[in-house]
Amino acid sequence: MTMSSNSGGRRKPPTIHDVAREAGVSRGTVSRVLNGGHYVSPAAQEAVDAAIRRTGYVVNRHARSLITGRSDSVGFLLTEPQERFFEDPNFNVLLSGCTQALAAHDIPLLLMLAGTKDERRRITRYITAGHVDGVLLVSSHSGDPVAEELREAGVPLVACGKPIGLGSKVSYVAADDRDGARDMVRHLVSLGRRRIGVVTGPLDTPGGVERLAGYKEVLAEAGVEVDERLIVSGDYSRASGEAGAERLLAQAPDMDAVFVASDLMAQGVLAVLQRAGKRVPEDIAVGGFDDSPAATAVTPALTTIRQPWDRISTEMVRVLLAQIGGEDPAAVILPTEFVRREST
Amino acid sequence: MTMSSNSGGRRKPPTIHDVAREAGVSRGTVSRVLNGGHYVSPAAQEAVDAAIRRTGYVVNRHARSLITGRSDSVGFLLTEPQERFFEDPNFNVLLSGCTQALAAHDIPLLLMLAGTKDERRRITRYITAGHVDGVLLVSSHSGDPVAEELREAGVPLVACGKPIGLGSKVSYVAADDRDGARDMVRHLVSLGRRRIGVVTGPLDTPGGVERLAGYKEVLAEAGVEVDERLIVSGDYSRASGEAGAERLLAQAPDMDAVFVASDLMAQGVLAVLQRAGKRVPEDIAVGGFDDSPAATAVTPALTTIRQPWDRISTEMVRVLLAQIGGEDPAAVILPTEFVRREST
DNA sequence: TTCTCTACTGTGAACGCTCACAGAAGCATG
DNA sequence: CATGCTTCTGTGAGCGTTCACAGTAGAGAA
Repeated sequence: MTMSSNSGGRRKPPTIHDVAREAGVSRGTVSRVLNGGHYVSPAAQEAVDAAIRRTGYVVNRHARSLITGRSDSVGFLLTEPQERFFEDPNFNVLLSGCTQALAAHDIPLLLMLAGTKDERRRITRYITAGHVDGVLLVSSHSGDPVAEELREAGVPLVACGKPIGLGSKVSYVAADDRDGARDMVRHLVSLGRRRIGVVTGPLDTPGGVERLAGYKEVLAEAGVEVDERLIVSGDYSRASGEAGAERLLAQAPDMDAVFVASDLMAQGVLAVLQRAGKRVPEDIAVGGFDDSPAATAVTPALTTIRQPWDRISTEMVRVLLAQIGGEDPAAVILPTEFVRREST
Repeated sequence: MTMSSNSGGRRKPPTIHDVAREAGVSRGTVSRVLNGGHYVSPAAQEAVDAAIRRTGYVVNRHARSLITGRSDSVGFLLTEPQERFFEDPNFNVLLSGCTQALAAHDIPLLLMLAGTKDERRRITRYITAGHVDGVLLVSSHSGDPVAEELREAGVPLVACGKPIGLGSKVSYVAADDRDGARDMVRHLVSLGRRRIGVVTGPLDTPGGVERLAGYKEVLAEAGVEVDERLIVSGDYSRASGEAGAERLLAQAPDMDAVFVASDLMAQGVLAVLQRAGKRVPEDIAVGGFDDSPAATAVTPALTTIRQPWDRISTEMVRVLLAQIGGEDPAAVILPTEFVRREST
């Protein structure tokens, strides 16, 4: 009479009705068991549990979502070509941090890639159709139309890093880039260095802008003149670090320290300096940023600024869930940490 | 009277009803417009289009899915720690290939990570609850419980690479690893090499097993004795390639060629050989596998076996969609391509 | 004219679930 | 014994959509 688990076959899955009949209770009671079990007698609870096990029932989330208006899942949206992120160690930490933080609430995370314009359209539609309750946005560059669109559609949204183009109406969580940069440059100054170069990040990203700002602020405080020949830009890649270092050596041969806005770029910088016969840190002190695995993989190990990626991810999730719960957008800025190693 | 696009606010989104009223037609007509526009008069079509634009309507996919039983999205499931994949260039090709192939059908792809046991439970529940129509599974290792679970639940499933543990009831798309390995080893033999070493992949993966099998087959054909000292295993990582090469050099100093089951490992092998003062290819010819970016990034450029990742992804999508459409599971094996470069 | 066919439109009835409400049962209190 | 309170249970309505079906109008054929 009872049918065994419908292995293989493609028959209709059991509904809450089937479970109710099997357990000898009503739909309502089954639903209550499913949603926390309040106001359910022990006997009913047990009968329902057994019936669920016997029928192999799983709730149909479409039906549930239709009425609750919730999907109980959140999206992790990348609006740039994936490779950029996948090769970034910080990204992996961020992603697994978010996954874990959400896991505590039993919420699955869906990674959505929207590298092309076409993809963005499709994904935006998917999101606004209510398939996720909120979005964790990782898109470093400014002028991202997706963020604006989602915000307009009223989708709860938390960005990683301050979105440049948007107003203050969108939540974000960011490390205190400027303060981190200040710590590093202040450290270099305290070592007696005065011809301090900088390889910035892309200047259309908040990180790029802020870290450069911190650099300039400290020089101003210290009464050191800002020399444009000591400032070059990169794109956070190792290769751009090499290019930047070569440019700096050519433009300012008397450079005695360099602040590099990412460890990956610093890796490239170190390679070029060593090739050029410069001793690190004796001739040129090198400061990185991120405290990524690259920082310790390299010789000499990098003095760097640790970004609190673990806290960033948990904060992003916290703010997003709060916003889904109806709270207003919020900005969270987290402190960075100075890590002294051998390169300075 | 008409309300402007509800920017910012959190009010109820418009339903198909609102659109129908706005356009002066019935729900049915709006629905027909939404689903291809057959049996709709030009006048109605236009009125509905206008109404949709005016109200900013987007279909509620939960409601649609509830009745159609479809979610019009597919999942891309990783059942292993993410890092393994993210740092693998093949993986990126595969992922974007699938995304593109699905885009042609206007189907969004959801990347789901299930590295931990807990995650796996959550994701399995999510999938079986009908949130995706099918799953593209990437899990190289055998004995993956998720695949079995999904298959039992009747979820359309296509694996990348032959799943070892499972029966023939699950679809998969794979490159012809054995044949590719045969091509490479035959090439080495044709160069006159007889002491041919091999660094295999993990032997609990189909790739690891098959490539080793191809190696042994060719040696048997060529009448060359299989020497266990010439066989070591790696895990596809660069580091394991280095370790493997060191072991081989120690165990079989007379080795005159080595077939390495991945380009990344081959990179490590090359480094060790050069450090040991061996000339490649003069002293030792090196053959890789994958034709990944690493193959050309290295000196000398690697002779290798190209895996047809672009075709693999399109085939995976094709098979999955067919299966969602009701067809039976299928296995697809794609030919590899021999690429001659400077390392042999 | 009358009939058939095609192109189009509107209307219930689902889909599987949750929610609000009404009611029953048990128990203590007045 | 009625009253109120708490705990538990069942029922109907409805979420927003598609689908099947019935129906209308107009064109062409008999």
